[in-house]
Amino acid sequence: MKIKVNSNFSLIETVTCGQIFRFFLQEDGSYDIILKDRIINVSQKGNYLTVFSNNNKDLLTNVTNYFDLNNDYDYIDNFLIKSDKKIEDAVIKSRGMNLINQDPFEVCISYIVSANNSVLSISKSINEIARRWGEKVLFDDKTYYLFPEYCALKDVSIQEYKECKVGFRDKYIYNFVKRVNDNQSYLQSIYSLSTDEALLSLMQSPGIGPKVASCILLFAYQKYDVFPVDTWVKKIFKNIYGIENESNIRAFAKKTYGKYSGVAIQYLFHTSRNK
DNA sequence: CCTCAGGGCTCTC
DNA sequence: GAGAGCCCTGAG
Repeated sequence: MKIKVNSNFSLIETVTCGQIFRFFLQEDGSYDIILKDRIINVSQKGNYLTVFSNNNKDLLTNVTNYFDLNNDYDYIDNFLIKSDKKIEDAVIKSRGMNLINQDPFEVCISYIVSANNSVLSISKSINEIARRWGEKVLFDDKTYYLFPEYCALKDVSIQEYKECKVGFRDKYIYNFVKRVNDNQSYLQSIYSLSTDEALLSLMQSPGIGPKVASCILLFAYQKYDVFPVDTWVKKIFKNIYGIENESNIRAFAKKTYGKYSGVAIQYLFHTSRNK
């Protein structure tokens, strides 16, 4: 299937900028990506994406939503540049990088695993969790595993998570899975909360602090006003703006980038990381 | 063979 | 609000 995209959209930037952990570069330059309920193979030529999948049900809707193709990034980019001259460079360098809309449960577990952890380790752990408890899918002669639904993890023990090399985060995952299974509308209920309410609610789970909660809201719940502050962000703000502590960074971001703080931070982060 | 930090969080003081 | 400890992995 072919999908027309905005001329600025960049598949490579969007896939590789660090927001998703389960994508696989193919020899022809296309990507196999694991979505909630299917595998897609996707490549870009000019203004068109070519997409293959093992599951063609509502494929256009799913892919459009996943890559956030209906959002007006030209508007957001202009908004940010107008708000802050110093971000213009980052906006231009990141142009085409959309925020991917991922499945909330997978994002929650992935970012609990991400705390004080490297991208490679995170990917390995998530892939192992999927291999053990997710649905097996054969796609183009390759074997992939969907990320398991929370109910599939209901009886998994702390020890079994440990075997997935998640280290001290084993009990955090166990606890979160229990929370979600005990209250099956919990993940859905986050959508209707304000950003601050959602942050507080998520942070009630051990292992979810401000950074992890922010990432969850940004990557799974389309709350673009959240602002993850981690060690990288601190370095960036020290270098570009001379702003040092976290509360000063937050105040500046809120005042300057407003409801698009989360997009701004992705751009700044991405640009700095590529250096 | 080490040693160390990595896109944090919890617990304690 | 500052600091130690956490657990695994790859880089040096």
